Amino acid sequence: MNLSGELVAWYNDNKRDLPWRHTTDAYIIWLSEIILQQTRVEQGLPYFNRFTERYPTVADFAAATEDDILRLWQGLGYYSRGRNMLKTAIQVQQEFSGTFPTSYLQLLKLKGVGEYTAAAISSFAANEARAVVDGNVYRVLARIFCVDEPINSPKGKKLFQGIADDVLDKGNPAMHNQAIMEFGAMLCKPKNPACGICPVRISCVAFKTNATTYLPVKLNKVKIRNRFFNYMLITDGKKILMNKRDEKDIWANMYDLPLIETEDLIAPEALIRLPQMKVFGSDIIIQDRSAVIKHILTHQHLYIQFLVLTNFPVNLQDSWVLKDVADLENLAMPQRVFIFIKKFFNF
DNA sequence: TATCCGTGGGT
DNA sequence: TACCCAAGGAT
Repeated sequence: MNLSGELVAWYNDNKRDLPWRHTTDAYIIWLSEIILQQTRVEQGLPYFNRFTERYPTVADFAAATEDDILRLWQGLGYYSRGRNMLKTAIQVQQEFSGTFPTSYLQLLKLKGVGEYTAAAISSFAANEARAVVDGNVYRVLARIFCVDEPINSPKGKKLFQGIADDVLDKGNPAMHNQAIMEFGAMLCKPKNPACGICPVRISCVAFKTNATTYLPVKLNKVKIRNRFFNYMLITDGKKILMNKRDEKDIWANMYDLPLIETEDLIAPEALIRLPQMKVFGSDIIIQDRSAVIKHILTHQHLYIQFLVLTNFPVNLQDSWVLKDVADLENLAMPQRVFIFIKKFFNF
């Protein structure tokens, strides 16, 4: 049996029962693929269920607001995925007459759909012969063929796409693609792969040469920036002062609290004497404070502290907005801010 | 082309 | 603890 046949046979015996594997509806598959980008199945699954229930069709999705989508997306991270989905849903209404496209080339025109996602949707929904290359596929192919070209270099990407195209069973692309990804996720894992029960270890060059640990090769560690967020919680119990973030920074278009960012960790007593604090009025009183929380993002380490102030600001900033405490659950917030506010108001 | 974009689980 | 990395894509 060839490689694809071995992987598909393994898949049929070992696959997980996942809801998006029971449909060829391109819209539903698209929903699952975007949610699963850079996301574990266990983390994405409840979001998939919520989105399909709330928005059963792409027309329903297109009728939503960005605030709605971000609120439902809250906690999943990489929020531009959610914002791009709304753009795509509207695009499907306008450019594709409401019918979700299933061809690779059409799918590539959609916001948030790149080569991987276009290959996935076109193969799963229409059995188009396009080979997916995701993190799993890089790892599986790098090991079986013992390829040490870095997977995140332009040369490496082309090389692996070529290998994936060669390995693809053109007569069975949907099953093949599912199989190779599931195989990578469940058996050929990054750490401690289950080589002992691997059906293709006989032909796996990395296994033969004891090189699985070193593959795949990846270059360029990300540089990390430290940032210090000092949030002000100001409320009378019924209303609370919130901040709508802009489009340029992290957590674009989501709600957080009035924020003073500093160059370093700063004690609350020193913080309230900073000139930037004047917007909160004079004679600022700190009613309560949180510990400093470290929140880790891909390229940033955030050190976050919350101060509860009793003062009510005289000059409202443009981005500030007064919200009903009772309505807070409907606002999309970064997870760490949401947790603090939820605990503060005990909802 | 390098950098940016979240969150949570595993080791 | 610190690091890896997970069904990537946009700029």
